[in-house]
Amino acid sequence: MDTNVPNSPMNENLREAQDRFVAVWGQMAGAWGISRTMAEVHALLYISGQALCTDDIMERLQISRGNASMSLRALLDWNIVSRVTKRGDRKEYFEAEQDVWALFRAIVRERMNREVDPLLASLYEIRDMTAKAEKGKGEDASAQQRERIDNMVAFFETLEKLSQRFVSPSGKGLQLAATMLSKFPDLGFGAKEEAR
Amino acid sequence: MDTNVPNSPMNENLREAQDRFVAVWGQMAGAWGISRTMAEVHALLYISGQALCTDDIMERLQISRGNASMSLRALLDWNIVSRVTKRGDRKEYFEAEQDVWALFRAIVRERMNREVDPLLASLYEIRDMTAKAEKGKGEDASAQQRERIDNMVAFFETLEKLSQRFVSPSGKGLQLAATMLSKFPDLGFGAKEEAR
DNA sequence: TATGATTTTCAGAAATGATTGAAAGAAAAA
DNA sequence: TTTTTCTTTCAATCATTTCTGAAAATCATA
Repeated sequence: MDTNVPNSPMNENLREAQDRFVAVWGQMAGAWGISRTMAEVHALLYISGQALCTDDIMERLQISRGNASMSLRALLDWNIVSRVTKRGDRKEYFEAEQDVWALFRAIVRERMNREVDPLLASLYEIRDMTAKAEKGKGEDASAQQRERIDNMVAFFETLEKLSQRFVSPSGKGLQLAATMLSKFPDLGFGAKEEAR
Repeated sequence: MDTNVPNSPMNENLREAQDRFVAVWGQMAGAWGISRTMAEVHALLYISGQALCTDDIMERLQISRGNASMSLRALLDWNIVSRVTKRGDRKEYFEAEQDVWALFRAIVRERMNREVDPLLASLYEIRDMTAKAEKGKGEDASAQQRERIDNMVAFFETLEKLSQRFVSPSGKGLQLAATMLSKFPDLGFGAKEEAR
């Protein structure tokens, strides 16, 4: 049986543009820390602006059912795609978050949890190990090494705190600030030094 | 012949801490968009705080000469490791940037150049393709699609501008702001909403 | 409960990415 | 120039990740 293809005979240019968007977004997959297909599925859902079912996605991206299923599941885990049910239709449909800033807040949140939090935990342990060494011989080397780790720790703690503000409800305040800051280069933060 | 191993008999705890740091940093490689070995080499140079030669690195990380050479070259390209020559010694030595904020400014600069700039260029083209489609039939779908691309473009343009401030000489202003902001949660940017 | 539509799982296949090691290249010293 | 030391390159190999497809599981409905 034929799968539901919304707005079936799509404008040619439009579809070509979508294909390019999917390809380009797929190339960025590495940057978001996800697989290429996962990024492509997300790109398709985002750019089409519609809820699509697994078969739509398989057909459009020419991927297997297994791949589609796993990619969608992963996107749900990342909270950037959500399930949609249509009454009178047993299939599951999927749609992408359409607010770009919300999308990136979700990505930041997820990556902080998955990558930075465990890193910080390890850094604390490593700092302790180094601190222990300070009792024995080679105290100088130890103290210097601990300082280097401290600098790392301080950086990631700042990143952590900043990201918490970014992903929180008030993150929209930070979003506004970012937009203003990018639009008016003369606002605060040492813009004058830059002008020299 | 034996290669130069500075401070030869290193405190055991110290070395173990270094090894863990190298391992942990290597696992983060994906996050910085570089290969595991590259990250490990960088980690070793950073945590040791010394200039090391290729043989030191090969021996400590148990990697081949070719791998060491290519990883070092890539780190030089990223501007986070620099060459050092020692008078009376023919070998090249390498040392890592020790200022953590400078390190991350370099990473941001590099990733913006390699990833975001080409992405934006493609997005402009894709937007044009979509805009062309607006003349023909299905004008609604086209206009909506163009809007979605515009939102993406606006986001990345903001990111671009922000990063330019961050990596510029006055980036240190932004660094200071970030540190302050993380230390005093009640400063600006809608902190009150957050408190509810 | 039995049926049929839909989704998930996972072992093996395919694709991609990283690493080695030996040979060629480069550059200082003899 | 020749020798010696050190560095780079790259085809072949190895390791890891991703993808497929068919079987098993799930789940609504009759």
